[in-house]
Amino acid sequence: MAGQHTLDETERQVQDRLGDLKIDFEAMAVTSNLFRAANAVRNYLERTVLAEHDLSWTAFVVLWVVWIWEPVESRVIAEEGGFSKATLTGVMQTLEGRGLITRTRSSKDGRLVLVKLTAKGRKMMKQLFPEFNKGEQLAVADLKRSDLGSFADLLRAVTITVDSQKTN
Amino acid sequence: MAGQHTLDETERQVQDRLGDLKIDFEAMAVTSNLFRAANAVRNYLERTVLAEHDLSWTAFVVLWVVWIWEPVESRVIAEEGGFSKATLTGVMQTLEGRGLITRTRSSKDGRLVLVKLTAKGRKMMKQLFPEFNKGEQLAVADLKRSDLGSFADLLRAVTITVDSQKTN
DNA sequence: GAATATTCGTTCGGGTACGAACAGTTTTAA
DNA sequence: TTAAAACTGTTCGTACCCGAACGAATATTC
Repeated sequence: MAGQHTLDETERQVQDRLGDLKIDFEAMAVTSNLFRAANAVRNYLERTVLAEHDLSWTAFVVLWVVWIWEPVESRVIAEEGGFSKATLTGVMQTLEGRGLITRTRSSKDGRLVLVKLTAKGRKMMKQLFPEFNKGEQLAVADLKRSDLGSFADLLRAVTITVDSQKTN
Repeated sequence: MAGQHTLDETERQVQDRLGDLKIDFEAMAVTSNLFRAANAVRNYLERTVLAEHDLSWTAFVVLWVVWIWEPVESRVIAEEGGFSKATLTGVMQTLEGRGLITRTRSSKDGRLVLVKLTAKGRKMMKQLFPEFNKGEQLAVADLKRSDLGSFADLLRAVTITVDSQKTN
C-alpha cells in the first residue's frame, strides 16, 4: 500500500523526533519509495503469474537466468539474481527436485557447478515468461513511455553506486 | 554486481528463446533494475548500519513506522512496511523480546493491537536513523540532485498502479 | 613442488516471509 | 436481537534468506 500518510506529514514527524539534526528527505523519499515499489511489484507477480506455476520469486529469477545463459555457473546466477550462494543452493535443490534444472560439476574446474534447464524447464519458461512480461508491462502502464529509459538508468545508477561500496 | 551481461546481449538472448513473440523490453529493463537496486541498497544497509545494531531490514522498518506514528495499530505497520500480518507478528515478537517495543490490546476495539516504542527503542532510533539516512544519501549520491524528486514520483506511480490491481 | 591462499558450493542455525486456517471481536442484516 | 458477515492478529507449515564455518579444488608464492 502506498501508505496513508502524506510525505509532508512524515517529514514533520521525523524532524520532530530528531530536533535539529539534518536529514536528507529527498534521499529518504527515493529509498522508501524504491522498496515500496519493489515490494508491490514482487508481491503482485508472485500472487498472480508465479502462483499459477507454483514458483517463488527467487525460483523464477533462477530459472530466468539459467534460461537465458545456460549452461551457467552457480556463482553467476547468484550475482545476476542478487542473492547469496547459500540461498541459491536451497532454491536449486527445490528446482532440481521438481525436474526443472540439472546440476553437473564442471570437468574443467572441479569447484564449479554448471546449471541447465531440463526440457520441462524450458517448456515452462517459454510459456511463463510472456505472462510475466505482461505483468511487468502493467507495473509501468501509468508511466509515460518516454520516461522508461531514464527511469531504468536512474535505477541502474543506484545499483552501481551501492555495489561499488561493497568491496571498500 | 550489476550483471556482467549488457542489456543488448540479454535482449538478444530472450528474443532467441521466444522466436517472434513480442516482449516489452523497456518494461523488463525497468522492473529488473528495480529489483537489482532495491536488493543492492537493502543488502548494503543491512551489512553496515543495521548489522551494528543487530537489526534485520524488516525489524528496522517496523521500528521506523512505530517511531514515527506511535501508538500505531499492527495493520498500519504491515501496510506501511509492505509485508504481511503474519510476517509482522514474528518480527514484533522478536522486538518485544528485546525490549524495543510494547504491544497492548486496544480497549476501544478488542481486535486491534496498539504498538509503541519503549524508552530503549526510542533511544536506539534516535541514534540509528541519522546513520541510516547517511546510507540513503550514499545510495543516491551519484544522481543529479534535481532528478531525485521525479525519481521518487516514478517509483510512487509504480506502487500505486500495482496496488490498484490488488483488490480487482 | 610444497606450503599457503583463494575460490566455489554446501551445510548449519536463526530469523524472516508468505498464504491459509483459526479464534476472538465488531459490524451488518434481517 | 440474533444470525451472518467482516475484520484483526496469531498460529501453522513450508520455503526462503543470510552470514559463518566448512571441505574440496585450484592458484599462488616462495
